[in-house]
Amino acid sequence: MLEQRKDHLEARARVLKAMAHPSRLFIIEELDKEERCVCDLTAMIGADVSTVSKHLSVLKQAGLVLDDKRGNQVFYRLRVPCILNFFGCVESVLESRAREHSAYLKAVGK
Amino acid sequence: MLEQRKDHLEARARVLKAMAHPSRLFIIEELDKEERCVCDLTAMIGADVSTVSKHLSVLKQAGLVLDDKRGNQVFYRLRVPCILNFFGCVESVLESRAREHSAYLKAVGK
DNA sequence: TGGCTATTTGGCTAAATTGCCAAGTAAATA
DNA sequence: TATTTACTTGGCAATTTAGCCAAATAGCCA
Repeated sequence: MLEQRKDHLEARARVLKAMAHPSRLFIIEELDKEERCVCDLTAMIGADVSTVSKHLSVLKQAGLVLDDKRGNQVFYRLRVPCILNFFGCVESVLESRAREHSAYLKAVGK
Repeated sequence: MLEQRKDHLEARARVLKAMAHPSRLFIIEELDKEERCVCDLTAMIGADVSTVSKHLSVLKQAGLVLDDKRGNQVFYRLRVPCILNFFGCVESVLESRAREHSAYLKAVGK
């Protein structure tokens, strides 16, 4: 595999990896609606603040969100607005699986 | 967070996680061009066959690929054709980061 | 049948991830 | 200044992941 292609694949993989966690997907969906401070997100997710803060730093590190400190709160927002359209395909994977699974159940007679 | 929403986020996260590895992204790109047997992919990636086989089983488990045994070879293909368009957004994240980084370097005078 | 070739699986170790608590920093307010 | 609120960071234990080798399975062919 060419070195350049490898670098590119690694860059893409890092972005996907940053998104590949339920709480981080939740954050992305919420930030798509409006910017939020850490405290809001923490309340919605229901985990420790430190945990949410670390999730946010993963997203920031990957270039998915931007932060903005105002007073003693830190507000996060999406850096790239397209992220949610992005999920059309993930959905079709899930639907394809669901269809196949129910066809299977039918075939087995359940 | 509602239980149903949580389940949905977990399902999406599983798909993304399966994609979030350079070798697996490589496999997805190659399978988008044409179906391939494990031996082809192994030669292209340059890792142990067992490693490639495990990557393929991750993709299969996530519902991203289908396998088809013919003779003593197993051919894999994408289950969902949209996966590559899917990357438009990942690219824009990467480009956004690159732009910002070079603006930073310019500001610092490098 | 015996020996190839292709693939998967088990087992192991090293490394990364997750989540909590505790401690530290920074801004607002009493 | 002392306290409170908001957030980040360090550190730890439990879990998961990645990659290799070795062994097992399955299909082909001499």
